[in-house]
Amino acid sequence: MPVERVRRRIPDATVVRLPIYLRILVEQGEMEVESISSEGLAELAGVNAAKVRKDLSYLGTYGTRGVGYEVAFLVYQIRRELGLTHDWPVVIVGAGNLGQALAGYGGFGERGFPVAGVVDIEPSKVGSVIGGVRVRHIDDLHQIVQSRRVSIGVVATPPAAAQDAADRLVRAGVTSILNFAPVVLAVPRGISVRKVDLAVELQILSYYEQRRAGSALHAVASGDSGRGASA
Amino acid sequence: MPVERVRRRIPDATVVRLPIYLRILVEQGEMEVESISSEGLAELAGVNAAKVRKDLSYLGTYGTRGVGYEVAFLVYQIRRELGLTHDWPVVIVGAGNLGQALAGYGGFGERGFPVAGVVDIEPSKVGSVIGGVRVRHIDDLHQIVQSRRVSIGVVATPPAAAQDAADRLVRAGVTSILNFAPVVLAVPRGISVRKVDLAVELQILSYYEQRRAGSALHAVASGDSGRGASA
DNA sequence: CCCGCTTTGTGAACGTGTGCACAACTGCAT
DNA sequence: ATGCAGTTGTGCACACGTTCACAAAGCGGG
Repeated sequence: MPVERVRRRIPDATVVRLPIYLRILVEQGEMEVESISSEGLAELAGVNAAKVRKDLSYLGTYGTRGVGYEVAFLVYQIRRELGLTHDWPVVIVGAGNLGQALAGYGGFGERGFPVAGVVDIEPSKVGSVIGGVRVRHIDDLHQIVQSRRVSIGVVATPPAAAQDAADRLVRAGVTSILNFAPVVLAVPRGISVRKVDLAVELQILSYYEQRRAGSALHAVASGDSGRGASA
Repeated sequence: MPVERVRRRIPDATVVRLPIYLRILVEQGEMEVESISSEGLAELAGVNAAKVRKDLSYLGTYGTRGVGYEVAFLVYQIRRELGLTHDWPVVIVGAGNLGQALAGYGGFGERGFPVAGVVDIEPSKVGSVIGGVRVRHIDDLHQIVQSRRVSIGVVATPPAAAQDAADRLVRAGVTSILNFAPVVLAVPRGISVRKVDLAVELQILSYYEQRRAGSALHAVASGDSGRGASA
């Protein structure tokens, strides 16, 4: 889908891979690795070395021929490009199974997405504390979003409530939504939505699984955000 | 990535969309809708009508010109193609926050992926019951996989344990893995892996969010399995 | 200072996916 | 019967993404 450029445009496919390179580079940095080649990074990311080079070339020309890329510098550049130079607080709508797990999962905060709040429409859920955050009523959404300057919302409600949750998030001022409910959300123009549907992922696996039964073994099922690896 | 065909090959991009059409069609069926046009289905799925028609044409020529598609028949055909004519029991490795949420989330079983077992390496977690399933020790993995004929495994462990979990799943006989840990799994040829990385999804949103700050509003962030909608 | 080794950055070929536009076909009304 | 409105199925052109292959460039040794 078309995306307006600010300066130079980065292809969507590359944007999806940059966070993966970033995680690996951060890990390597923690292991005191100072420099890495496109081949080395490609190996760790499970992709082709040429792709790594082309992806990184969209950021600018930050490698050194004959040597490779300086890990710390590359981490900085990718962070910068992804807008990860500051934290992005998120608000979670829905304090059910998944909402609780997400709030309790420390990985978000560590990676720059602290949970600014968890809200639910059900009064009986309000007040309990999960992952160090007290669940508040959905009517407080606007206040949370405004006071904490939240621009990303997570929809973790049952399917029937998801569109309402999205509408409320948008009205509260959120401009990006990560949707875990198995429904296609309708949102105004200019609002970004990404969907993660667990059952869909399993169904995709089912397809290749079933196919395997009928024929020879084979590599598989890449796709997109779901990395398809088969080493 | 290349996928061997058994009969006629379905493009990867289409395989990713079929489960979405399927969910919508099932819903429509429950609402007593008997027939639907490519335009109607496209609207509900948030995609282009021509794409719907092309996608469905890979299944065979099941529409009726001037009328549309018979919902029940299409549901049957998509199920058939995706290998959803029978249940696919899954085993979850890791009974932490996420593993518990997944096991407790009814959506899996309903959609044909009953949880055959949850295992953890930590003895203290073994024995507790979540989502009606008792957590067992990871040493029982082989037995669970074999006795319940499980071919899909879910990795919901901390990153450091994920590769070991994957190795054990493969050794136990699983041939498809859904990986929630933020690491690239190395698996033998012939094993399908799909990855869902929550932090990566947020980082992708961050990119478009940041970009928005510098320029005009715009549509966004499709990508792949993550539906990008902006109505 | 030059030579050979290594690795980047990218032009170009190729493959996959998307969307338009329209012919082919269906069903209904007259 | 015939015509008309509706909708599918698909050829084609284009956009996007991937990979190869190689020139350009840095580095170290002698």
